[in-house]
Amino acid sequence: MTVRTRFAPSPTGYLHIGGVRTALFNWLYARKHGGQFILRIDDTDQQRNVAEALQPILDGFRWLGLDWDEGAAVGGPCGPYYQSHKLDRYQEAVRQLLDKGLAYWDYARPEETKAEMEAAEKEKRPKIYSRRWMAVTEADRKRFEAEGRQAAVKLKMPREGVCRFHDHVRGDVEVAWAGEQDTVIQRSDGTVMYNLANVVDDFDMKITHVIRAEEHLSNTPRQIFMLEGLGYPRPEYAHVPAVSEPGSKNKLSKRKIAQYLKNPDFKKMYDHAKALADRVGLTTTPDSFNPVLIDFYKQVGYLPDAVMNYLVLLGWSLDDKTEDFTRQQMIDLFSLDRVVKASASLDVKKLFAFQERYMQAVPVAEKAERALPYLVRAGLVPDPAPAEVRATVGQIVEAAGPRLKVFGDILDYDDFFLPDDQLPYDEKALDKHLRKDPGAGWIGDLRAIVASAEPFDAPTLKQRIEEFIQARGAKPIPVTQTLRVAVTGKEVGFGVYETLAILGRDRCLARIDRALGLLVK
RNA sequence: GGCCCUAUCGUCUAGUGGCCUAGGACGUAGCCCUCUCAAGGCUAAAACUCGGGUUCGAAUCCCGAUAGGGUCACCA
Repeated sequence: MTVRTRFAPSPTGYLHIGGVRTALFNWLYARKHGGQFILRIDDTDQQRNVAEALQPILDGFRWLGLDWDEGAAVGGPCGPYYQSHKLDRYQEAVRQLLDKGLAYWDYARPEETKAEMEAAEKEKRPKIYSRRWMAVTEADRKRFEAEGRQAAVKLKMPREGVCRFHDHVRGDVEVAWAGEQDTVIQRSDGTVMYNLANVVDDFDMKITHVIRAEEHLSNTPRQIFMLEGLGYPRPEYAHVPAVSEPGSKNKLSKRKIAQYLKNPDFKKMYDHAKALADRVGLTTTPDSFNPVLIDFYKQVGYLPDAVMNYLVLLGWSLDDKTEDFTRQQMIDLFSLDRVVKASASLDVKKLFAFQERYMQAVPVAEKAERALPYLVRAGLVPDPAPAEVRATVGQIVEAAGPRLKVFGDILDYDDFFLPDDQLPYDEKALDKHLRKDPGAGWIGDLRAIVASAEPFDAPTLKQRIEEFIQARGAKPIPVTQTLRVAVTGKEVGFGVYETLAILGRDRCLARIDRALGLLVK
């Protein structure tokens, strides 16, 4: 039997990182077993524009490289893959359940149901519906309807016995049927609810392994009740732990971003990203720019492989030391029985550590290519970037080395693309390194070295300036810092000799002269 | 509140009765390297929720407590 797994997002306009983790497990399991991964759209309750709200989700999946064999945008033999297109099919299933006496028409008014549940809560009883407005006969239906009531269809859950099922993560699970609520499966307007649609779809799409978040564990008995009533085979289940918020075990939520930002590590990572986003003109509302959403990492310039590698370890491990996995290794080594049972908190610092490591392995040319769009969007380089600009970007990327942690970090080196007469200078740095000695006394000679070094490359500059340092009996740091501030306006950056070389002699001299001009306030 | 689930360093985790003086990773601290900033190297601090059992022996098995989480919608 071919393994078939699925992920069923509802088109909300964003892709939650916890959802991605669950999707990843499904994808890995399908790929490992040579099966199919299906992307189905749970839009039973959607009034919004599905196509529009779906786009970011599909884009996210494509960016991550989680390809799907059937489903949204690609179709397949078990469609439709949109729940909103299957109402007739679902209603037929509801009818079957009704015919078999496994479901019933219920005429309770919402406020009546609510009152019962509140009473149960108060008396510390299980919240089980009394079936007081259940229509048993056709006469009951007429009577209730004469009262102006509307009917929903509810499941007639067993009131005794236990439901048993095996779960690949939890082991054998047992729950008493008596504790299961008579869930609504069809609303009074005729549309159906998630639980019913889910069961029907999993059957129609021949899903063999239902791998989903732990929060669905409690849905499982009623789904089993339905699928058995409908005569469907039971899929295998694996309920994976939820991804929880930083520093707690609460479910991760994009709405709680303000709270997460109180965590210093989280805030630091966010602020770094936000600064980049602002430079390239991205909107940074919590709905669009949020570390809980996968798009955030895409926008800032993370590597999908790094994100995937971090995510696969959120609730799964291979052994006591292996942490780095290529896609293929993940596929080969993943197994459900090594999924952890406890929920795992999102740790953006660790995610960032994976990003750093993966980034270091990216060849310079590729880094430059992928960093370039950030410069374009920031308006620092023209759109089809000329060859010499691309070459400069390559040199910067090379010189920056491990300092470039996400592609957006290229903006840290924006000063290379600024006209020399617009370069901002850090006043404090000017005070410290150029307005007073020893820097003030050196800069003239340093300028002369820059003017005369031949060839004008990093090794030559290094040699000449080291000679200068030696001749003066100076410490290297103040000298290089003086030079650095004079040509970049800042105290930090990558190697000063590389900086000079990339800038070229003319620009270096122009900048030094401009700095000298700024010394007199 | 009912039902269900979970419980090892701050965080992600290894651990399935003796290999545990509890291992790895991120983070943190210190040192080294170094033209600043990074990166890199080395070192360190850091955990079995508690209480009872079972056993020669328990992080590992059992019971209880505690804590946290999920769920109980005409949401998905």
